[in-house]
Amino acid sequence: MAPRVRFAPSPTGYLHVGGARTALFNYLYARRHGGRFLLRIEDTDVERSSADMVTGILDGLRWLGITWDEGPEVGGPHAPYFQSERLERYSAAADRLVASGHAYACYCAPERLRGEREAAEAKGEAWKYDRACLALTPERLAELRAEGAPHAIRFKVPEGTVSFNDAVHGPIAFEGATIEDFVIRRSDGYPTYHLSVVVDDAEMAITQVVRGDDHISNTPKHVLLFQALGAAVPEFAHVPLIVGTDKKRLSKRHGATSVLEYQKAGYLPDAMVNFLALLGWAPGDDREVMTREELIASFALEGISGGNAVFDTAKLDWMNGQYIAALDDAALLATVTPLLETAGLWPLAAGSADRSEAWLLTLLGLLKPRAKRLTDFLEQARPFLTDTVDYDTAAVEKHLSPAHTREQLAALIGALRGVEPFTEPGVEAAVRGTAEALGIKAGALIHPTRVGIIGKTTSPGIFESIVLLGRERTIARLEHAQSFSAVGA
RNA sequence: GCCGGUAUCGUCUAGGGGUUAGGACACGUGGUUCUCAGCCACGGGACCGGGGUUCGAAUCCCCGUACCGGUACCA
Repeated sequence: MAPRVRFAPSPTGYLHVGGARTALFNYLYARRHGGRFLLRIEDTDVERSSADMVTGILDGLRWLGITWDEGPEVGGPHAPYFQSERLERYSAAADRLVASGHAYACYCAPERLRGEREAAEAKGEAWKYDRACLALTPERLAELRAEGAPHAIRFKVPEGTVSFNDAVHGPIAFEGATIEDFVIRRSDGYPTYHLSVVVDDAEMAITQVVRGDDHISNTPKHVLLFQALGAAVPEFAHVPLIVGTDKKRLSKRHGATSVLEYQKAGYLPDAMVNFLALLGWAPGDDREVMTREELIASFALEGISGGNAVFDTAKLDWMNGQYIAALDDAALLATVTPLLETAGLWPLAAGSADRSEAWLLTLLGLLKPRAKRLTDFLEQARPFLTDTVDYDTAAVEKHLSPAHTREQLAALIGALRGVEPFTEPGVEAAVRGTAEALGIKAGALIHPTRVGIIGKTTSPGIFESIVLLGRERTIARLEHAQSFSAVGA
């Protein structure tokens, strides 16, 4: 039987990296085994859920290229895929469980229970629902029912051990005695998470539940529910959490947590996918940079490690740099040009017709090995795409202010005027020749030149940069740069 | 407190009764060089602690410890 897995986010927040990785693992598993990957929106908490969050989650998944076979927008045989549209099913299931003796109505006032719980906690004691309503006499029950008294429905947790074999952790067992009779339907008629997730996983014929580690302790409840409902219990795989450098659950405190923020920050979706896949999972050999196809071909739940994983931005940056370096010309142009356009750096103003797309590609090619994130292109391309140069004060102070730079730059300007054609070898010869004539090292001339035309001390190779900028612009900038030089000497 | 999970370089991990405990990121050094990046080479760096089983334990068992998660009419 082809596996059926699902990602079931609650739209109470954006898609964070932890959720994205859980979705990715489900997706990889489905693709690996020719199964189906469903997306189900768990929006039973109407207060905290919102349509915007649903959109954000869908956009996040789409950006990462994690496509779903059934779910919102694509539909499927088990539609609807929004739990808010499936409420009758949960309610009916709760009724069935009451009828079969697996659950019972609870009329206890939530305030009373909360009070007792807090009192017990204050004394450092464990507290569990006392089953007061299970002890109600039939007469009293009939009375309450006749009054239409509000009530929740609780699952009657049986005695004995509940165990399951987790694909990541191996066998896990819980004693029924440690699990309280949990609510499955609230007094307002809405299901709790436990009920809705099990009813849907059963109805949607989910075969593997791959979800966060934080659900391990809910799992015995779910196993019990599947059994009481007469449904097949799926296999479970609890994947460890992604945490910050302080080992705590990832939160805003640690920086960006939404996958869409990573898009904005200049990360490529394939790099993100590759990085996320390796957080808590390894193929078993030394491969790290892997295509989506390789990821799919190698993925196995058993390869997921048991401990939490620290989200290491430095490695993400490296990974992203790998993917940027691998971009071919067409892809480079297609991914970077829109960013330049948004920043108003491209296309150039009317008077700059000498800068073609081929010219831009040359520039991007020079910048490519220097970029870790797409946003790096923006900053580094700026001096080549704008008419005015932003001069770094410290760089000017160090390389342009000395009195002798004025004459050195003057000499270089003169030499550049004579370069024909204005290509790299010619420019290089001019620069080196000028330095020699001045009796200084090439580097001593190159540094002020770089600051003069770029505005700062770092850039691609100086000869490529000069050629890219063109003779006129280079000379104009060098002339302007002379004004920083102290008069005299 | 109770229940559950986890523990290999700073980080992600491979491995696993006998290995020089492997790789990657980060870090350091050197090389290339006009800077930065890149690239290349080299280097430092780990099996949580204590018992046990065994000829031999990082690996298996037990006990601790630490960390994480759960402990709701949230999901």
